Amino acid sequence: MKTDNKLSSILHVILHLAEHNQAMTSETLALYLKTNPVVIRRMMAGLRQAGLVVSVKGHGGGWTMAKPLAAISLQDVYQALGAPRLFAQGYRQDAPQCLIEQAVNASLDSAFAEAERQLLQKFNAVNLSDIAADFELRRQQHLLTLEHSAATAPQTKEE
Amino acid sequence: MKTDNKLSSILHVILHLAEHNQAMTSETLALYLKTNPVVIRRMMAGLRQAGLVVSVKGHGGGWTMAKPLAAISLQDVYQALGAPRLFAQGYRQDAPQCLIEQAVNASLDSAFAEAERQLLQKFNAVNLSDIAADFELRRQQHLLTLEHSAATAPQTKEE
DNA sequence: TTTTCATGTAACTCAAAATATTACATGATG
DNA sequence: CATCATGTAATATTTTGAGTTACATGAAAA
Repeated sequence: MKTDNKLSSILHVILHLAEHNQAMTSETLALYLKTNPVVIRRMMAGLRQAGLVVSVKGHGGGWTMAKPLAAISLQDVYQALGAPRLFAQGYRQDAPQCLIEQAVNASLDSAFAEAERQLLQKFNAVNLSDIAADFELRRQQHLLTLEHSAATAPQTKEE
Repeated sequence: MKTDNKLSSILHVILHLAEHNQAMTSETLALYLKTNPVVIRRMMAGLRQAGLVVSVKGHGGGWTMAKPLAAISLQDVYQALGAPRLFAQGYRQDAPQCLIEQAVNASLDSAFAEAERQLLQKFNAVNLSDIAADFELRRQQHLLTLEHSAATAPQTKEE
């Protein structure tokens, strides 16, 4: 199966948008994903309807965040995307006559339902500001690494 | 995404096989799924390698269970199938340079890893005998329902 | 020993779904 | 009113699970 990448993609995009602090066009945002602006618009359409972002047409238009990152959960974004399928596993028949198949599906259903509950609960517990904070940590770490390599191995650099 | 139905399918098949108590051909088993015998062989190949079933070629050959149902967990079957993908969600890039994308992926990774852990734990806790017992319950219930409808509404039957 | 039946597997086709692209409509700004 | 930007439908591409065909291998029956 081809995986659905919308959630990871749009999170990446809107965190850049939030970082940027002013309207950005679909075309600019598309560069982050190396994709077509229409793909951005399609995903953002859901977020707009959910009130997470705002779009403005015409000159100087584009996308802006409608809420602070701390007020948006992973769950909000996931739902705004139309709650795409989480699991790659399915059943051959949804309502089988065969009692054996019914028993099999019931057993799998219970396992997957439990996992889904937990997953959505986690989505609900994570805000975009948490991810932004993690990004900030990584950025600090990255800067330290750069400084360190500059201090200890400057001779590897070309002049 | 097109779902992977191998787990549900093969469980259905081997529970019928266990029920039957003697060798069954791929062709016969394929009837339960309304599919091609080769599809059965392909899935059963994994179970054979894992020692869950035995295959015999030639006249009077076919498939038989190699272990009692109580000695086989959902996890065993899932692994024998080659541990097909559980989640339909993925990332655009597996090892992104962008620190924002890294933070996004780390966050999603953690959520999905936790859900996967729980799911596999559940798979491990369920034996095929549990599913067979549920089937038996459903069968008893089904028979009662038939009796009941025969007793209360015999006039609806044709002579 | 030869025929028949059954699995084993590679190669190819088919179908469904996510993503990408094209085309054009709508609306806002300069 | 020309340009820029979103909105969205229609179509093409890509990926992957499942189905099909073809043929090899091996065992039992005739």
